[in-house]
Amino acid sequence: MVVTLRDVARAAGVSPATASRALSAPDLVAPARREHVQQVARDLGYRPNRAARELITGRTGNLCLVVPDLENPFFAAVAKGVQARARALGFALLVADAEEDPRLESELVGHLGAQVDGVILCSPRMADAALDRLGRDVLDDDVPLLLVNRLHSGLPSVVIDNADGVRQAVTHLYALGHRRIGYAGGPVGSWSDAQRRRGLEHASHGLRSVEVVDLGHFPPLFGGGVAAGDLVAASGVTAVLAHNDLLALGILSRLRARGVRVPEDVSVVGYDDIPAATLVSPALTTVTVPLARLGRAAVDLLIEAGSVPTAAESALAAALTAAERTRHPAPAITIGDIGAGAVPPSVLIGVELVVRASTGVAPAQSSAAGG
Amino acid sequence: MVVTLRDVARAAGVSPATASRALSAPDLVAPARREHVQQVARDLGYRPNRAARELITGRTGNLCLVVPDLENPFFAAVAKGVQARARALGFALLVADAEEDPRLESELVGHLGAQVDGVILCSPRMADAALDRLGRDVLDDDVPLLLVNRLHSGLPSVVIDNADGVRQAVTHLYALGHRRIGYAGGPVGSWSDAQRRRGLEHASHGLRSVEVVDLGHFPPLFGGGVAAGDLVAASGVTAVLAHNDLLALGILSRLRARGVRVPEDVSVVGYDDIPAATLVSPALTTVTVPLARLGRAAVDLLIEAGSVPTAAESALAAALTAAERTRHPAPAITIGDIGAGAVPPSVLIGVELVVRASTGVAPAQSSAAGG
DNA sequence: TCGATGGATGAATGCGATTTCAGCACGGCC
DNA sequence: GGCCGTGCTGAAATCGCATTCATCCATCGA
Repeated sequence: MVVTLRDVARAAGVSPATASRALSAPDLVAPARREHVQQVARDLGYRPNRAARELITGRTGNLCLVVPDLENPFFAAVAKGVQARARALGFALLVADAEEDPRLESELVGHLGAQVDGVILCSPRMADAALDRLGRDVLDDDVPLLLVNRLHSGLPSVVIDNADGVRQAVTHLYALGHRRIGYAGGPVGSWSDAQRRRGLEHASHGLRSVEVVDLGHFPPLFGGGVAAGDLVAASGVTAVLAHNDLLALGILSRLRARGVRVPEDVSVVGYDDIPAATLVSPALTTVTVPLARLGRAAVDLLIEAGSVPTAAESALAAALTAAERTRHPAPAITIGDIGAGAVPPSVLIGVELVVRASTGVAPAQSSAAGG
Repeated sequence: MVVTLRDVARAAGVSPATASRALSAPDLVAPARREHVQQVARDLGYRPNRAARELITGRTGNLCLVVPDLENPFFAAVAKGVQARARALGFALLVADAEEDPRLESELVGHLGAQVDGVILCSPRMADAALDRLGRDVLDDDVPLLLVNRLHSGLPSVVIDNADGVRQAVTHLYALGHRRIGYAGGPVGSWSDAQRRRGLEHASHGLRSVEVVDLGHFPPLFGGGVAAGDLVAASGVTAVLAHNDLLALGILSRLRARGVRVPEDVSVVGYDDIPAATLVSPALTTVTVPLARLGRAAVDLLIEAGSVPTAAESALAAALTAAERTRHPAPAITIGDIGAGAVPPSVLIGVELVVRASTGVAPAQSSAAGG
């Protein structure tokens, strides 16, 4: 029923060894014979058995992506980029949703890591110690692990320039006259949140008489913005920077519900620039992150860092790769050591503030500014 | 370095055969010895080699999901449901993004189908003929193919009750006094669009003096709604039903930009109930589709229809399955033949209209209603 | 007490591809 | 002319596991 390499060999009148070589190491076989075998293979509709190949070569041709929540537009966008690049390079992609659960993350990496050539772990919620363990014990040594949106000593990673993002946002608000600026943070323990807080502090130090009000930690979801919105109203800030867009949208919604006008009374800035940011009114001023590029860069770096041989066995895959590379040339990214003692190569993805309608000049006099 | 079954066998003082049985056919080996082998395997950190197992059993433990666009919240939600159920049943999930390209769809199913135990094809854009070919030529006979959101003779499928959805929507609008109702359709050739048109026609026949105005076909994206919005304004309808929420949101946005008030001047109804539907103002009245359930049902039916033995080899997977089943009991769905000559089992997922702020009573007198 | 029965075990085989290793033919070089 | 390298090819081993088949031993029934 199913045609195997032996069948091809027999039909072509050569040994299985030669047939194998003709297909996967063409220069080892005489041109005429090679062509013939390839033709026969095509005619017979031969499809190499991946399991058999994997058994002996040890490579699966699969990559794996673990995200906290597939439905979150941030991760969906990253996943799309990762998937596209993986396919272009001849890899299939296993996708797993960790449901925001640190333990499930480890478990998934452990399970899936055993059957792939590389793992991309996006925005891991797990603690540093768990991350250490992953690299050391859980994964085979020849399965590279790459982090997205998190920096960890000893692991290659692709991160966005959080500090610069908040700097741009705060500078923008400062220029609009805001002096008391709230920060609605992400979950406790979130690495990117810590990054942004640090960037925020640093940026505000550079600006005269700017006060940053920490509104606390919130789930980075629309629902989290409701609680945050009330705190915004109560805190007397004239502007708020949210950990991400979903949170910002929730704040927007809550403020409107309470009769607080945006941007007349309060300005709101998000982070990520998810599609929904432009769907609301007022459209959200936010820090745009090239998420698809992030995903593509992750795959590229994973392949490179892990020196995973691309499974570009088929001419198709090769062609796709070329096309993909052309359409998406190497992004303008910084490569190198970006702190935290990261020895393996890391890529820093630049971000950009997009000003929309949710930010405006600060109200004339903030009552909370003190008499 | 890596511990194999032989190692376990040697360490436990049994033959590889017994070790194999102790782990994957426990009742064939004496209790004491079984326990011992299992303990040794645990101690040694034995992880069965999937490739070897696959090579001999022919099963991969992987399923595959192909969607037109991972970033589309509709498909993201389905993917999440599929992934969750697949994992609960012990399967890993390969996800592929077909980029709305019918040819790429076929290609992906062909490529990935060779390395999975079953394929779920969601909202295929390809023609019926291509779908036929998939089932016949492209896939191995033992790799079941299941459709989501599309019905096709000879293939099992999970579909949503499109006709009932539009019926509910139209009835709602009728009750609000609307008589001229526009329909902003999905892409040409979209199966679900055809379904909804049919349901629309049928529903409107049952309502006195209702006129349905076909506004044409649009890309089911926010951008498509801009063009559609202008047509809504020009057509003199007092209400519009959009093919999906993204389109509806685009219409909403365009109408606002043109100074048309929603719902005072025009009512808008979406379809799918994506998260963004509640983020906008006015919040979108829409037909809510239980997308995660849709995904779970797809996996269940695929396993069942293809009689794919669940890879619930580990106790963990089994436990997860039980837990998952408990948390998500069998949905209230209709199983059976639902037309189009579908012989394999198909599941029909019920939908429900959720009324929010984008629909209201029809304006007193529509000028387009004629003298 | 002996043969039949059946449960538990081990040796051997095969899944389908890759990859040594050895062999063969040919050509160049001394 | 003989020797050696070079270029191709085929036989066979291998990857790790499941499974068939044969064996063995204990137990039961007569």
